[in-house]
Amino acid sequence: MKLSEDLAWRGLLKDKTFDDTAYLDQPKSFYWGVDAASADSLTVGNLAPLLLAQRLARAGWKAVLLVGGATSLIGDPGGKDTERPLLPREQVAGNISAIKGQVSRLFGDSQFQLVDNYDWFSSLGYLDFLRDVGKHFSMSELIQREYITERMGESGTGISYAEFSYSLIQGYDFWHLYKEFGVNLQMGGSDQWGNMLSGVALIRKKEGAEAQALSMPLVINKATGKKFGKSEEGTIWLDPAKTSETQFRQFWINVDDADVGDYLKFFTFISKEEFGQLMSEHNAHPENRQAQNYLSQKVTELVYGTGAGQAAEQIQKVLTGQTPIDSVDSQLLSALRKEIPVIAGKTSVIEALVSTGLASSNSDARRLLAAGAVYINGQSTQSEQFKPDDFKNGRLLLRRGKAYKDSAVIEQ
RNA sequence: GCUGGGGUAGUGAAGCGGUCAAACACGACUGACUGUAAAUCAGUUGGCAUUCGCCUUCGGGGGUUCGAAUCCCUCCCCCAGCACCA
Repeated sequence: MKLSEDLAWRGLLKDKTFDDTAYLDQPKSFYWGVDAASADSLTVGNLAPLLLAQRLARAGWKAVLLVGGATSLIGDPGGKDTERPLLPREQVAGNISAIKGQVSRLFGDSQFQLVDNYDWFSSLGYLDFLRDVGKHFSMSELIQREYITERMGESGTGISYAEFSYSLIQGYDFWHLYKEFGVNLQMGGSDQWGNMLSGVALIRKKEGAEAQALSMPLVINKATGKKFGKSEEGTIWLDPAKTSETQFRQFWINVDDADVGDYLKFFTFISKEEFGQLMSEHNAHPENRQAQNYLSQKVTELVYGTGAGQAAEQIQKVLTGQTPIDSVDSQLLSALRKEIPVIAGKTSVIEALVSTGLASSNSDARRLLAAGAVYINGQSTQSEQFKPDDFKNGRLLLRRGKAYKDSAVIEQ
């Protein structure tokens, strides 16, 4: 299947500056950029564009991956409804180096060139920038952009000149990479569309040449209408230290039926044929969650490496009660320790709930207890004290609610 | 800098001297129903105690008052308009 057909089938083509998608079938050079303005790790939200970049690379495109050391110092206003606080420079630098490592690792065996826009911005003077770049942008055009108008006006929350200028910086990046590496396509999420066009326009004006831009749709949770990867259980990071393998895997297993098809297309390299077969099995017996299992296995392996997910599966068995807590060996227990709190010496259920973080306060713990939301070894309890025979082999499994991740091990 | 409007719990948004721990909506949490899904229904949603109750909150600080989210002063931040005549 041609790249253009594959991307169209997956629903990855939203906006593009070229008319004929056959443009994509002659490999050239493209770039995709990511910032690190707020954290030292990418999230699942970055995964879809990253994979799109990889799809291009696999089809023979030369990949330039940009990690925004300069742009992260400013903050992209696109997709944000409030001005962001600036992080200290050292912290941004730390985030950047962490994300560089992550991008390199996640891009797998495909070839790529990693660049950092700080390398060319740090020495660029403000006056030069205004003359070379700023002069080519029309103010009335810029202030009509949606992310600007949303922030200004009566209902707006305001926008600083710094964030307002972001688009020009990104435009400059594209121009720079065009000159330096012959990059003639920029791709990204649709929230980047305006920024990408800035680059296309700049290259046209400075070089008299046509560069192209391609955006993929933002991944939306169809059930909630929310942007993907946010809020549900907090952010899902692509860093084992921030989101454990088990949590990560569980996130994908919990995907709604309505979304699982789209996610398979976005987040895996499944072929059209295999997809059709898997989905027809899934639709016949949705309760088996075959599609979700496939998805979680593939994505977990992608992010955590081949063979990942097996430890997670063992832990899952303990949490769901398939493996009794007393038969857990020391090796599994130490793996478990990374996933859930393990504390000792509590006799009060309420104290245990609070100190493991399963309840936010004593009142909260009491509420949960009264609601029958507290489980000891899988059995709902209303007792405020642990009983001696709750402990099996010196430990018990305490859980809040039916979500298995909200568990803790209590040792005697 | 001037004039006007505004800053209320995770978000939006009421309240404008006591009956305000603060309506309502969304979100979040829990339960029922389920397929580790969605939808639906029910409960909870500052803290402590859980029996009356007590304590800390309404941008920051300081006042007035028996009593303030509500009035006054001041500072910070946001929005709009104005900034030669004005």
